[in-house]
Amino acid sequence: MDAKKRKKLEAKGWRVGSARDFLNLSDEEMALIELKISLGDTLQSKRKQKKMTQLELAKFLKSSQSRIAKMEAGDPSVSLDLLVKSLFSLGLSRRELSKVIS
Amino acid sequence: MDAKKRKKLEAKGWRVGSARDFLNLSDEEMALIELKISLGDTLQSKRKQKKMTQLELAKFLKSSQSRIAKMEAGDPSVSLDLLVKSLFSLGLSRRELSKVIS
DNA sequence: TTGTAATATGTCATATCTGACATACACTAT
DNA sequence: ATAGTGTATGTCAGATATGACATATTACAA
Repeated sequence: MDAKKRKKLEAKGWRVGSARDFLNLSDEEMALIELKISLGDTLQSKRKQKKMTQLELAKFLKSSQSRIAKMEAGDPSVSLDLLVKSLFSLGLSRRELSKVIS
Repeated sequence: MDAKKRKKLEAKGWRVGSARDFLNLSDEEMALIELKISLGDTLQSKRKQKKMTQLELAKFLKSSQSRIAKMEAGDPSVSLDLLVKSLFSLGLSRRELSKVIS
């Protein structure tokens, strides 16, 4: 996780669950957020590997450029479902997904 | 995946995405569904391992018995987010999650 | 500089998921 | 049988995620 991502994490959005205070997240909330960030990073590298722009990927996935950007940035508004479905659509196998997670 | 789960899959709900026809699912839709079923199975075995009822688990997770049942059954209305968050709350590590997925 | 392509950010109506509830079903034990 | 306990299923109002759009920011040419 690079500095930019970390900053986003700290900055806004992710004040989830019952703990209202700044960065006062439970372990499982933290784990879920970090998981999403990993998947977002993977999505980005897969996209670049295929030399696609966010707009092109958006059309391919029948989504929108802004949502791709949010996925890659680890935005709190994106679901695991969308991330995983997108990775599968890009051809990631279940085993590869598992490697990303571990 | 046992027969009951498979039946549920075929029976109702999962007619997702652009393909309207019965069981006419794309590869990535299929992969996502099977992933959710695996996670649901894992949730159930973890719960039983802890000798909890669905109601007890529901209270622990601040959810409801019916939603636990749906998670374990692979109901199309449950998100990956909820499944993964629940598994993390039950103490599953990221590495263990990765093993379940692979 | 100016232009322009790529990416980031904010907002919103609609779609989907959520906990809660009611109720049905399955299985024991009495 | 019937009472009790656990699980499944259906529904719904409220909560959250979605694609779409507008606009901002960045990066890099000409």
